Amino acid sequence: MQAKPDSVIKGDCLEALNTVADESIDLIYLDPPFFSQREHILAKRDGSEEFRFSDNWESLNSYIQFLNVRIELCKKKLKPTGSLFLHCDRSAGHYIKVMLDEVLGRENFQSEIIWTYRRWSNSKKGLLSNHQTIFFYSKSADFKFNQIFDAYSPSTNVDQIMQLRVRDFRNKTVYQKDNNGDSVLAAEKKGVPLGDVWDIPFLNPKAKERVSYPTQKPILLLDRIISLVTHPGDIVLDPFCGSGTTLVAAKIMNRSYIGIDRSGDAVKLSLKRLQNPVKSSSKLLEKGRDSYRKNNSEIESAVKEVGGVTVQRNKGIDGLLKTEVGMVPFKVVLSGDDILNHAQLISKSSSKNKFKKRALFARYKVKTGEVKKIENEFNLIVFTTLSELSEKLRI
Amino acid sequence: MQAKPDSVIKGDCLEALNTVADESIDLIYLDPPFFSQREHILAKRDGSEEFRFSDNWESLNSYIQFLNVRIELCKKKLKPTGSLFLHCDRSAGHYIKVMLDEVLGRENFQSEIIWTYRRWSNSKKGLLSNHQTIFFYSKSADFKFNQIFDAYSPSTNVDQIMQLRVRDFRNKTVYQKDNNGDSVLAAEKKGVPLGDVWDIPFLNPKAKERVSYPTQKPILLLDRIISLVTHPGDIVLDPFCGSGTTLVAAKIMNRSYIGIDRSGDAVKLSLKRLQNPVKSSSKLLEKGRDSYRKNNSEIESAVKEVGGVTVQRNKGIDGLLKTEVGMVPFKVVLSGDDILNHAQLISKSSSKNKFKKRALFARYKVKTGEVKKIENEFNLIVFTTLSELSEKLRI
DNA sequence: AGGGAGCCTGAATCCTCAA
DNA sequence: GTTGAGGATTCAGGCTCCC
Repeated sequence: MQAKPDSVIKGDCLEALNTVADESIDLIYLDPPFFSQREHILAKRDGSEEFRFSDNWESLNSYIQFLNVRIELCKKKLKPTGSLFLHCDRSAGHYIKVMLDEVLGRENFQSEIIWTYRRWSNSKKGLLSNHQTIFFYSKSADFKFNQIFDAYSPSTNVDQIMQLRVRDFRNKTVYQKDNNGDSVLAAEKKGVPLGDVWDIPFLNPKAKERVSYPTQKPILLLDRIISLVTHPGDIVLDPFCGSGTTLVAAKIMNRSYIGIDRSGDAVKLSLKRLQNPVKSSSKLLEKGRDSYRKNNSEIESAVKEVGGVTVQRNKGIDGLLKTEVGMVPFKVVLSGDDILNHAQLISKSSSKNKFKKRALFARYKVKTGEVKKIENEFNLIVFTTLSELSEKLRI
Repeated sequence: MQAKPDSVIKGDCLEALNTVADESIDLIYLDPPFFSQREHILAKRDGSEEFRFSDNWESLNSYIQFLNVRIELCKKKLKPTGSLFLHCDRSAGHYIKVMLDEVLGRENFQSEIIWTYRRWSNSKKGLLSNHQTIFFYSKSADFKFNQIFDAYSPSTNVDQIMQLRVRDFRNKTVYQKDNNGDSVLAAEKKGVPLGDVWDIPFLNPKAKERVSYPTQKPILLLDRIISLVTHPGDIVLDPFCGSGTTLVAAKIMNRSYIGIDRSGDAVKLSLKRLQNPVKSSSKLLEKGRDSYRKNNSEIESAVKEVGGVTVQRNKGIDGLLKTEVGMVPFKVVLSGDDILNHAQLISKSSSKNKFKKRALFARYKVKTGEVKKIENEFNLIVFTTLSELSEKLRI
């Protein structure tokens, strides 16, 4: 029996992979259990349904052995020009890499991709872990690869990227000149080749894309992997397809796909998602994290000067200050700003009366009469120094 | 013989470490050769001198063995509350980690720190590697650790930061309410705990901090490591001290230090740097990479729309376009902008007549008369579509 | 074919010059 | 004199080319 393209198979990939033709796959993406030694459960918001899978193992050895035999099979299924991406984290990543080197060959190791994201912090001793690792191997030196370009760093100057350079008699690099003494310009510039550290937002717990499957990966991540090493019409295989993100991404990008999962629930969910493949978008994904940045450097340094915490996403609040009466939100008023307008903004912000006190941090000398008026009318504190603030708080 | 604090010892650390008292060190930072299988050479700017070290090995096994015996020694020298940081890259990092787990205990592995940076690129098949790895192990569960806080992500909103949260009956997180149904505010917020992906600028080739030693690390990186796990007065040990960056950072932060290196040149250089410890500062370090960013999202999306490359560091140029006559710089004119002013800016940019043609990309309907006038006066092309640009270029 | 020499590149600094 | 815009320069990874 032969696995059809664009299908999702229920079963352990150790058996299911035998139904896939040898040397027929362009990209294999594996997102196996990470050796977290725990059960993963995620319930739908309304509690109606829950998905779970077990990530408990007898030993590290048995886990690596489990992967080993499956990777050997995967290797067989890859075209000579194909690539394999394995997603893991620090739980067992290094042992996996040593095994991959053995099975796929150290010379075929292309990249250690770091997927980094911001997520909710849990205060613990040590560094907050906010990355996972993806190992990128090709089957041979002659693998398919589509160069992707990123923007230049903002600190790069045009002259430098546009002008061709040569070496002078002292072997120093200098700008090339033509016979007239004019600079020689580059014919084409596309940007910087994509690096191996990818800052891609973690799937927000509330994102529409979410289907309540534990360890669901953002489509954007799969998107990038698929476009790096495949062309339209190529076949993508995911032996641990889970909620089917890889398959959905492949379908959206006009690639064929084969998904495999041991769990019947996972297969059902994948098939359901594939009927209506959606890629969620958000301001964060489209415009980038910096589009949320509101404060300019003058405001930020004012916040820092008084030891405050910077707040970006609220029109009325520039920072938070720790005081005797708890955290106090404040807005910075620069010379030239309309102080009345600022008073209104901070008063309206966080409407639900969450804060006992709010403050305006004036960076210039405000007239005493105006201070009094604003403080009364808006129930605010206007301050220019920290001691002034704490004095006014004490009253 | 006993190694004195604040000293630099010439010799292989395998022997030199024996002069260090057992359980006396708070932090060991190791930056050994990475198994790059090549010689690292760097000459001084004036060519007067050169520093080199060899990173050639018989086999991966002999390299790991070399490290193994030295790490065992290091472990002995660490205080029970001490930590060890090992710097490496993907050449052998995964094999090192497996060995470290064995020597220091998997339970004492704290973090895989990713040091990421931007650097020169090179057109190659595959992803541009722009990270190195630092493994962070403690000697015991009871290790010294100073929590460091980062700024909140710009997309974080105040309500999230300030309101306490609890888990509801389904174990989902919800905002905590008091008896009146009002939100309960957090007492103090310092920011997000520092993560394990560190974006720290690579030591720039032009930086004054450079001392012409190959593979020199930025002081800022060591700064962060030292402040994470030591207090003033503690002892920092670097068994592969090279140019002495670790020792300089330790000295600046009032920690004691012991450096070891096989090369007499390295020891001499370290001692010299320690006489006058300097930490370089720059606009990038102080204000951040975004301080170079000039274009807003409206301009950037205009540049993207015509397939251009964004330019940030030039007042007169917003982007570059590939055309039949080579790359053409252009500036975006939004409705409401002063088009004459923009024409002046782009004309003045890159003064030395480097570009054959410059253009203004008008995002609104400019009067035909005004277009003619600007094109003649400033020798510019004004366009609203790509086809208009290429048509005008053909003439 | 194998190894070494040299080429290409852009980040971020230093430096220069103009306002 | 001071500020800041932008032009010039160095470094090292990975490639290409040449013997």
